[in-house]
Amino acid sequence: MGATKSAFFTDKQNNLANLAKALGHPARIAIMEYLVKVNACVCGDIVNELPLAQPTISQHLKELKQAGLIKGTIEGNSVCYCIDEKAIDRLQEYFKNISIRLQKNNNCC
Amino acid sequence: MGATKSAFFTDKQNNLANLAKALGHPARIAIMEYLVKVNACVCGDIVNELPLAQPTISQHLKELKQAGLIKGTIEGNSVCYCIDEKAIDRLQEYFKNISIRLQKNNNCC
DNA sequence: TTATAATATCGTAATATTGCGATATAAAGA
DNA sequence: TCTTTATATCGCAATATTACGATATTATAA
Repeated sequence: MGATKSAFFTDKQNNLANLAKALGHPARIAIMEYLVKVNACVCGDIVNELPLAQPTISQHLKELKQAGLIKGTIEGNSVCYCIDEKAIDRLQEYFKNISIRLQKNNNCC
Repeated sequence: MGATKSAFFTDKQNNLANLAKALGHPARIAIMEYLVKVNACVCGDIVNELPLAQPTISQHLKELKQAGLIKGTIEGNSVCYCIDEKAIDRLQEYFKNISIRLQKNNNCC
């Protein structure tokens, strides 16, 4: 054993876990925050922004993309990345919902 | 190599990555959703709710607790768990902020 | 005191992630 | 064409996660 038992959970649960997992690394949080900061499609800069080697960043970008958190567009020589708002909105909604439900009836010890 | 280079990132980035990482597993999402559903402190039930062995769930609960997502209170024989609202609020705020900043000026390709 | 019950920890095997050097790929420029 | 630039992929070592049986711990019940 050792592999995650994804099959035992709902698609929604697995999907959300995948989004969260993709954000579960400081380098990927830093990439997201950089994309928010510059507020635009960014080509190339990301490698210069972080203290990690190019292949490592390429891998992190791939994971963010696979989770649906960022989009990448080929622009001639390079690739431009930007945040996919839909994913952010989905996360925001999810936590807002939990927050509301907790406030309604919070009989915690 | 192989270890995450946490030292190269800010405390905020590491902290957020830790929260996200804790939610990056369907079993832990399922635990959180169960706690929201019952809307109360829950003792014991969790093991019966999920298709995982008791030690595995105990471990997942520990990770959620260490990340600050849930609180556990010893109640005689058993332990009662509930969601820590502060963590949820922090996540909600974080994504709301990103969402707002993206909507303001989204020049994405 | 001796069960019983609820939970945690240990130990370990299977698997996944992280990081990067080396190398491939693919477009732009000389 | 040949070189440069930007990015991706391969392959591998180090480390981390996942899962669970066995066992420890701790509190209640008999």
